[in-house]
Amino acid sequence: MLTKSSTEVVRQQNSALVLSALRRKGSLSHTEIAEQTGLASATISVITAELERSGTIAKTEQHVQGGRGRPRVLFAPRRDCGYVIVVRISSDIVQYSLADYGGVLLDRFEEARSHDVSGTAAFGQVFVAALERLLQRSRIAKDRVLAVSISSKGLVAGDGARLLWSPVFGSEELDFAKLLGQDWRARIMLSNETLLVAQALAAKAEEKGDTFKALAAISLGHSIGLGLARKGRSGELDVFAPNFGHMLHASSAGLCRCGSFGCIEAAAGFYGILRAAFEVPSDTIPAKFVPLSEMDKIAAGARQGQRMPGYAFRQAGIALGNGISRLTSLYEPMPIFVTGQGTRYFDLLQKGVEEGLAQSLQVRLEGLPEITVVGDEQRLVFDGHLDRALSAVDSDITAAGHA
Amino acid sequence: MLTKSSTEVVRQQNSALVLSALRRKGSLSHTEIAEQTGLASATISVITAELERSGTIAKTEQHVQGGRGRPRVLFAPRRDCGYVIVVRISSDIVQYSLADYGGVLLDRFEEARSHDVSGTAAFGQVFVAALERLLQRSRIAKDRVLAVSISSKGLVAGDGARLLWSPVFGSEELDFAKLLGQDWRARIMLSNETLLVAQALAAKAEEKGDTFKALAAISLGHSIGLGLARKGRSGELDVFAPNFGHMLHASSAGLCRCGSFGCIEAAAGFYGILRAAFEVPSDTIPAKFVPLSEMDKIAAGARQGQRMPGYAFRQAGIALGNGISRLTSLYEPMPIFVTGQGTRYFDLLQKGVEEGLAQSLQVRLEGLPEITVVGDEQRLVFDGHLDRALSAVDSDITAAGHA
DNA sequence: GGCTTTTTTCTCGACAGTCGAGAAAATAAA
DNA sequence: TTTATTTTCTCGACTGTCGAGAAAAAAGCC
Repeated sequence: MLTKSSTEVVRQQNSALVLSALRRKGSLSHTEIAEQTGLASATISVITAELERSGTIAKTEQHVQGGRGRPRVLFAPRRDCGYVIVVRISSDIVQYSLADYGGVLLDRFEEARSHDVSGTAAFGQVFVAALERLLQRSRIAKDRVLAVSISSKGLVAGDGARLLWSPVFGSEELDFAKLLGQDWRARIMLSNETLLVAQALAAKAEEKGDTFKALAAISLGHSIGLGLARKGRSGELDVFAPNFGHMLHASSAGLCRCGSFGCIEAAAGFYGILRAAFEVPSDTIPAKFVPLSEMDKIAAGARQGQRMPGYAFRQAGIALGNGISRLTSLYEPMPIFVTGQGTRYFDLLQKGVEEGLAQSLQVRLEGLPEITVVGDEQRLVFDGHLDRALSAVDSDITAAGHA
Repeated sequence: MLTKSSTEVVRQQNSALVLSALRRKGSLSHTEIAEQTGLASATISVITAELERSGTIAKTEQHVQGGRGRPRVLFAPRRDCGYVIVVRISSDIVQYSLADYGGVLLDRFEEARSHDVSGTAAFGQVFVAALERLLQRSRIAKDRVLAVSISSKGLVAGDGARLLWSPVFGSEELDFAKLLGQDWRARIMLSNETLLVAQALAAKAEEKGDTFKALAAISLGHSIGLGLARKGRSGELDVFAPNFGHMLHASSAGLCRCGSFGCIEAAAGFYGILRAAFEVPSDTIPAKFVPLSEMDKIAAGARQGQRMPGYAFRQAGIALGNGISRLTSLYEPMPIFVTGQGTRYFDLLQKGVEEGLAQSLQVRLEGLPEITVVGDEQRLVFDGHLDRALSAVDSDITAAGHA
């Protein structure tokens, strides 16, 4: 069902437009905003005045200009308009970061995840305490935090902030919205890690002016993650993380640590490669953790032409290739970006990937998708966090309007 | 990138809202429109006046009412506002239908597809001639046709009206927009057949007030089709047909008639079941056509407990189940509706389907998706055609506005 | 039949939003 | 100090939605 529209919606949309332009470019003058948004000058005046009054943006004093005529005055988001907390949960550490509304990192610390204290309840307490500490260190009141953006590997519920399955907690559900409860008025967001990579890549592509309809990020490591960014009909970006690592590949891939048989991860995750390389029976319960040095050894063997290591990487590549072919079958052909620790073995995977891709009609008709390896996954994840959290905050602000 | 909004967009959106309400319910009074759309009475007056002036809707004379007070006057789409042509291309027959703007069928004829005259060029001529004939029979001018909606099984380009691959023409591309060229001002639409089933089912669900986020239609027959209907964030319906039948299942499924190995269709399409039942080597070139009576025999054998026929249906079910599990992994859990001639064997497929589904983590976490068999596929396809074509026409009308 | 009641539709003025044009502001160049 | 140039701001026009009440049209009542 369509929904009714009104002048208020128009204002909201155009305010959001101005704010997002300002966020992308950092700071813009009145005329630049008009250029960017396509809105009339008069409209810009009204909207900037309102955003300024509500304390969301401010005129900056710097009048950098050479030409003659009245100097441009720049608008920029007010950095002290609010704050954002970013939490990256990985298998061994949890990283807490505090950034301001301008996206500037203010503080950061990490805590090792003690593996003996397991269970979601215990983690919940540690988590809440860490957030409090982060605020105290910078002397920021809790209600000035506009969003808390959390990421983990695993399966995240599409709607709220519930972690359904993760390598860290298994299928013990963890509801962050409930965890922070009434105490925080901030918007609580939980995202799959690779979703954030896709978000960051999409944002960069838009910034560069690259046009794309869809894009996928695949993270290779102990587990396999997928993030998808697609543009809707009206050009708005939809970023989400369907279940890829635990999508069924082939039952021959063996037992996965999620308990199912034949997941992509069971063939292409580190433990899957390890298992295949050492010819361990494929129904063996997978290793909890594979040190990178171990993987490097297998890779070295494969590069020297040893049979089983080579075979293991090739099988992993085929699993990925098949998975990508299914992805492009069910969505559409799109460029693929590969990140994560596993990319250091991409030379070994590549042939298998292409082999796995070539089997499908889609690929035969449309050609191989473009696959690019991108480094610095952690940076991309953090950028994605900020992009996602701040756009959410922006839309909260424009939705609230003058209420 | 967001796009700028204005009062014109508001009007367009609200006009579309009124028109779609009118289309759904057939005819509504002023007050009923206000109820349905949530718009103010005054707004309804303005919008209906404009649509009436442009000849899109009209007041009907019938004042069916018992109560007292001023009688309601009903608005309805003007049936003679324009016409829509629907073409269903199937492997043996092409059906041409003419309907008016009210969705009422005016004329219909079918032409057998002569299998000796193959090739897209020849078909193109026959096709164009048939359209002309359809118009002549009802004495309707070509420029009064607002949309031509064509359906075929196979792979359709997401953008235009290009048939990329079909069981009928193979990978010889067929561009209907180009075929009809400048002669027709109508909007040319090409859809996968199963997409239209999904469209019709989604429309029916909306009508019934059922709430759903997504829904899939799967058509079983000689080939396997998929249609997906999903609601976007703002509640608008997106219906599309990703490649499912030729998505990779497992290379053990054997040679598919598309030329690839291991497509779902190669296991679950009629020819795949036939091949498995008769233990034909799986790299045999598939049968072009399998009579239903032949399938019935195999099914009878399976129901009597014969080994290979039972095995064939079970393998087909597993292929479907695996495919559906991959679909719900990469999208989200959603109800599945099964149509097509193959549904008469669904009892034989079901166990395999459930087995194929149960292998995946997604299903273990969220449970088996609801699978419903629905009959009368042809009717659903036609309903989907009308729904899709007429909504497209409606949005063309509201977009044109008072230009 | 004429008046009242009831229900629906239409109309008017208020309000919100965008836009184009031109006024006002602010600086560099002459 | 004046002029030219560029940017920002302001005003009136236009379009759109909304609420309230007027007008219309039929049924009920006397």
